[in-house]
Amino acid sequence: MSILQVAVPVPLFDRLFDYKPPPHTPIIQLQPGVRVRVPFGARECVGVIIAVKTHSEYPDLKTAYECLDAIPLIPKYLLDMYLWASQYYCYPLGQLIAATLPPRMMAGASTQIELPPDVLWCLTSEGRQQANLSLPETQQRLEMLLKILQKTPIGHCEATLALALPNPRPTLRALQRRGWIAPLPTQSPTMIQPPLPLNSAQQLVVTTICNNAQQFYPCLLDGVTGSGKTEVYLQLLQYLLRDGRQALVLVPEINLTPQMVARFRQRLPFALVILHSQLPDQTRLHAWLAARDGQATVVIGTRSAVWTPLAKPALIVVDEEHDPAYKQQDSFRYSARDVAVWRARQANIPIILGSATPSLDSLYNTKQQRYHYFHLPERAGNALHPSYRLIDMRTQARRSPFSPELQKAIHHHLQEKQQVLLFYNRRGYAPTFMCYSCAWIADCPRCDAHLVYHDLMDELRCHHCNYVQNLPKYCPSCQSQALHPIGHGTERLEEQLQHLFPNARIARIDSDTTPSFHNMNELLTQIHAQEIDILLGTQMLAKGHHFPYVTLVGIINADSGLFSVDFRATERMAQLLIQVSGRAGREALPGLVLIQTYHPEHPLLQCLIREGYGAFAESALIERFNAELPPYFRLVLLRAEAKLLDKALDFLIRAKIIAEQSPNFNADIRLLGPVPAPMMKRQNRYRAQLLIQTQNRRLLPRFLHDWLLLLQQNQKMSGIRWSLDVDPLDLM
DNA sequence: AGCACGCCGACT
DNA sequence: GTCGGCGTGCTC
Repeated sequence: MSILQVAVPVPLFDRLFDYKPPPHTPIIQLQPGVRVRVPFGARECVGVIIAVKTHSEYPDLKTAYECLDAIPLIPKYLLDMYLWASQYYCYPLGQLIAATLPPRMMAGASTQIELPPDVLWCLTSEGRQQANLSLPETQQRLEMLLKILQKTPIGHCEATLALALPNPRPTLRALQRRGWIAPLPTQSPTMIQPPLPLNSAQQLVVTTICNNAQQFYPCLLDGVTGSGKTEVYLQLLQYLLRDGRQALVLVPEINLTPQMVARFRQRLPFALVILHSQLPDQTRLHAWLAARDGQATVVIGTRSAVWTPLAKPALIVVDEEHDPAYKQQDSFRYSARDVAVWRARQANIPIILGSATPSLDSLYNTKQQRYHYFHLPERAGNALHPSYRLIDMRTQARRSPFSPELQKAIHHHLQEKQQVLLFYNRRGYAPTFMCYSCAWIADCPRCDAHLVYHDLMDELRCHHCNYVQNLPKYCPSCQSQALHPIGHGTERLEEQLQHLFPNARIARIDSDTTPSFHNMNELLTQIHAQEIDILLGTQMLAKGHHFPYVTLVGIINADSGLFSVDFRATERMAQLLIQVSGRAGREALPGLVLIQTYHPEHPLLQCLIREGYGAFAESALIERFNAELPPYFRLVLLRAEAKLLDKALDFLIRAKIIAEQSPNFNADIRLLGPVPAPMMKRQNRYRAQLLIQTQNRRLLPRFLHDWLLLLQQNQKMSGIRWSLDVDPLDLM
C-alpha cells in the first residue's frame, strides 16, 4: 500500500501531510507533482504530492478524494526548485507552490486545455483605412484596438492587447469578422530583420557563452544603455534556441515587456509568450503550460516568471539585474534574480545578468570569480558621455527648487528645441500639510507618517496605507484657517515649472498621472513626436525608456539617498542617477546632467560623477565590508507586528532566547535587536524586528530551519504576525 | 490560513 | 435563556 506525502497550502513550515491514495487509482498516477483533492480538518483543499512512501508514522490516515492530474503537473526539476526555495527562504512549501503556480491551479483548474496558437494580429488594408476614421460611440472598443494595431508594424498578440484593453478576444473576433484585422500565424522569414553587426566586445560575449552553452555559466554583462546588451541577447538566442530549446528572459517591470517583446518579435522566428501577474488567469495558465511543454520557445516575463517550467532550457537572461523589483517584498519574499541563478545551475546552462549599473552583490560575485564578467564599452559613433555638474544649493539666494543655473539651462535647451527631463522622487503636491498658527501637522492616523497633500484631488493621502481624507478648511487643533502645504512634490514642481516656463509643454510622469501601461505608451508616443518639452517625474522615468531628444537632465534633489537609514540607499541613488542620466544625449546630441545637492562635497557623490559608477561601486563595497553588511555578510530579518509594540517586542525577545538555546546556534551568528522598525506604526500595527547577521553563510540553513520549528511550536502568543526575510533588501 | 470549539456579555 | 465576540488549538 502506498502512502501519499502531500504539501497543503497552510502556513506550517516543514510539514507535509500523509494520505491514503484515492480509491481505484492506478499506481502510475501516484507520482510526485500530481495535484490531489484532500480532506483537511473540517475543509477540503488541493495539495501536491511531494513523495510516495510505503508507510506512515501517523496512525489514522484519511483518504485523498481524487488525483487531479494524469501526469504530474509539476515536473521533477520544478519540484526540486520548490523544495530548495522553501528551505532557503524558510517559507512553507504548500504556500510557496500556491503562490508561484498560475492562480487557478490550486483551485483545481483543469489543464486539459486546447492551447491557442500564438498568433499576432495585424491590420488588413481595409483595417488600415478604417483606423483613420472614427467609429460610433458604441464601438469604442473596436476603435481602440484599431488605433493600437495601427501603431505597430508587426502586430500584437492577444496577451499584449489585453494589457491595454481587458478581455480583447470578443473585440478581436468582431474585427476579424469585418475583415479589418487578420492573424499572422507564424512569422514569415521575410518579416524577420537581419542581425546587426556586433562590435568586438559584443562578439566576445556571444562567442564565449556559445562555447560554454552546455554548462552552468553565470555572467555579469556590464554595459551602459545603448551599448547593445539586447543585441547580445538576441544573437545568443538565435544561436542557442535550436532543436526545441528554450529561453527565459526576465525584465523588472510590466511596462518594459511590450518593448522587449516588440524587439524580439522583429528578430526571432520563435513562439514567444509573455508572463506576468497582471495577465488574465486563463492566459497565464496557457503560457505556463506552453512553456512547460516546449511549445513556447521564449518566455519573457517579470519576477514571477522565474517559476515557469521549461521543457528544454538553454539560456536565462535577467535584464537590469540591479532592479529592486526583482525582490518580492511581501508574503513570499524571494529574489527572482537569485532564484534564476540557482535555476541556471540546476539546469546546467548559462545565465546573463545584464545592467548598466550592476548591483554590488553581483559585482562582488564577479570579484569572487563566481560570475564571469563582460564589459560592453559604449558603441563607437553613439552619444558622448553626458557631462555632470553639481549645483550647490547652499549658495542659492532664493529658496526655489529650481536653481538659477538649472533654470538657465532649461531655458537654453528649450530654445534649441530640445527636450528636458527633470527627476524628483516624491509624488503629490507637498509632503507636509501644516497649520501656521499652532504648528499642527496632518498625520496619518494609522501610520507614523505625515499625510501628503494632493492638490489634484484636493485631499490628504498616506503613501504607506492609502488612507485618504478631505482637505480640512480649519485646523482641527486650533480652528485657524492658516493651513499651508510645506515642501515639494511633483505636482507642485509642475505648477512652479509651468509658471517659470509658460510656453513649455510639460508632462508629469508618476504613478498618479501614469498608473497604467496604456497611459505610459500614449505618453511615450507624444514624447517621441516632440509634442512634449519638459518631462517631470519620479523613478518611473529612470526605467528602460529611450528619450532620444532629451539633452538636459536635472536631478532636483540628490540628497535623499545620501543619509538614509537604509543601507542600500546610496547604491540605489547612484543607480538611479546613472539610469536617469542614461536617458539623455543619445543620437549624437551631447547630454548635460545637472545635480542639485546640499552636500556637493559628499565623497560618494564626488566619486560617482568624477570617476563613474565602477569607482563608486568599489568604494561603496569597502563601506559595506567595514559596516559588516551584504554582500560580505548575510542578513536575515525576523519581523513581527502586533496591535501593541510591547507584544511584538516580547515575541522577538522570546525568539532570541529560543535561538540562543538552539543546538545549531553558534558564536558566528549574531542576533541584533530586537528594535522597533524605522516606521514603527504602519496600518495601525506596531512593527519590530530582530536582525540575524553572519559571515559564514553555511551556518544559516540549519540554524534557521531548527529555529523556525521551535518558533512554530512556541507560538502561544496570539495577535502577532511574524515573518522571516532572508536577504532583505532594506531594514525598513 | 481556515475552521471548530469554548467560554463570557447584551438581546428577543 | 441564546446569539455571537474572538482567544486557543488542530489540521494526515
